[in-house]
Amino acid sequence: MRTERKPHLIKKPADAKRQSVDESLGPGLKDEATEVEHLLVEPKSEHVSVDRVFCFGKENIEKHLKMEDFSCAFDYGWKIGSGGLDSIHGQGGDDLKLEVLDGLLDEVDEVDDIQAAHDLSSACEDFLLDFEFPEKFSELDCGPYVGSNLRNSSSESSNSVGGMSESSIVTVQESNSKNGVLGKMVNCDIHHTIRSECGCQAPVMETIRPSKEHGQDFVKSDDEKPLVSFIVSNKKVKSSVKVTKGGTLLRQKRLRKPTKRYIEEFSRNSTTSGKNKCLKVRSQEEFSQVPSESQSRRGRPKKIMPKMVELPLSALFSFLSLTSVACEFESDCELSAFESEGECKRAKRFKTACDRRKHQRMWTLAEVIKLVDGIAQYGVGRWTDIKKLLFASSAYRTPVDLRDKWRNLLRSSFAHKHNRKEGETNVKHYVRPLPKTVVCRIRELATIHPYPKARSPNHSSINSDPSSKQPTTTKAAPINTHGRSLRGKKCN
DNA sequence: TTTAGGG
DNA sequence: CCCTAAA
Repeated sequence: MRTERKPHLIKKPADAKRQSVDESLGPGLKDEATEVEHLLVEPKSEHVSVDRVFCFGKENIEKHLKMEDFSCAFDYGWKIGSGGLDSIHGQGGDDLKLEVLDGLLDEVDEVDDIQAAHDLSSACEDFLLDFEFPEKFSELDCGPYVGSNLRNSSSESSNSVGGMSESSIVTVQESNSKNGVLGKMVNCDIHHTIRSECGCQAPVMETIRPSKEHGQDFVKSDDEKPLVSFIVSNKKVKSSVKVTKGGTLLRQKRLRKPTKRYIEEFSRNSTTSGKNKCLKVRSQEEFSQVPSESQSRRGRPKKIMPKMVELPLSALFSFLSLTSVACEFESDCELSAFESEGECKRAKRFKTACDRRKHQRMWTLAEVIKLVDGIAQYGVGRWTDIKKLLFASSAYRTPVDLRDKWRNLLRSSFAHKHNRKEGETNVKHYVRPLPKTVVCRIRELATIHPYPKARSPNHSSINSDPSSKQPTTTKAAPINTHGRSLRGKKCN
């Protein structure tokens, strides 16, 4: 029933533009207006109706809107309050305002959830087309200032990537409104509303919901995306955007929302199932997690980046490195190095191909010491235990990595000893020479826990006393260790 | 699945 | 760091 009436309801405000929906509507419209409000005030229970009222058809919007892009800030919905409709209608018509909506729709379209919007678009088309924003609002942009404010003002998302947070509130203050009647402020709140329609997964639609508290608020909800919380001061926004007379919104810099691929990366890293829902619930925890170690093997330490670029590798490899780095930058910050999704996808393919080999992650001295301690504690060969107990926080260090590192440590350690015997002429060839204390510890452990193959060049201690290792190896099973040693010898 | 060894 | 074989 409500779904039927919505279209009518929506047209009323459209006809009554430049009037306050709350107060200025004609008597005949008032009842319906109140009903609209009622419906809108309870988005959760009535969200279907609300959607039908305020959803935008992408096609329709595109006809009238020219905004190429929309900042990520509005990707997740928006709401205009405190003079919303009034201020919007009170100002001269300006299609620029609609560009904001267009941006929203564009982004939503990327989420592939716009299908239902077409069905409902006709209902609100008139309203939307007549919908006018105040000039000030036309200058709204989510450029770098928005991004910065987003991060700064988001109290709980200081560590979130790109300022993503669950609070999902965008507030745009318009303090310089010309018609001081109503438009003192324009608040854009992003609300995260979970909707369903016809019992199936709800298509993502834009919901504009006037609320009573602050005049009229426009709320756009998005199911699929995490929401953004930030406050944009009008001044900052103005300075970051150029508005031409023709109504073209030029942005000096633009922020991109997390791309699909970005989201997919999260989903892949996340152990939980149900991508979509998890994405919604997923908050800055996971987003903040990504840049660090959740990328596990995919992650390449930033300190290596310049090195990779500088390396005189083949052009292909350089390109791969750059693209890979770029993709990772996309994760770290929202500034994407790619102009288009396709470009990013291409880079992704290269990256995956490049990922065949684990990106080298330099071992820090602390890690080496930790490894040595673990070996001293658990014995050689118990790499899994060492990994679990000492490198639990280092997702990028696998037991095999530990073993390889230990092997290399033994090699370098004895090579070092060898070089020192020869006169230390090649000391400079060691990029990062281990501290003597560590080297000594490695040698001690090498004698205590002989590592078959690695010790072969140092033939002195291989067969010296395999039994001596057992007493010192507290937790390592003697038989096991012995077996490995024998096996290693067998292979030789 | 973990470990050892080779590449 | 990757791959494979062995246990």
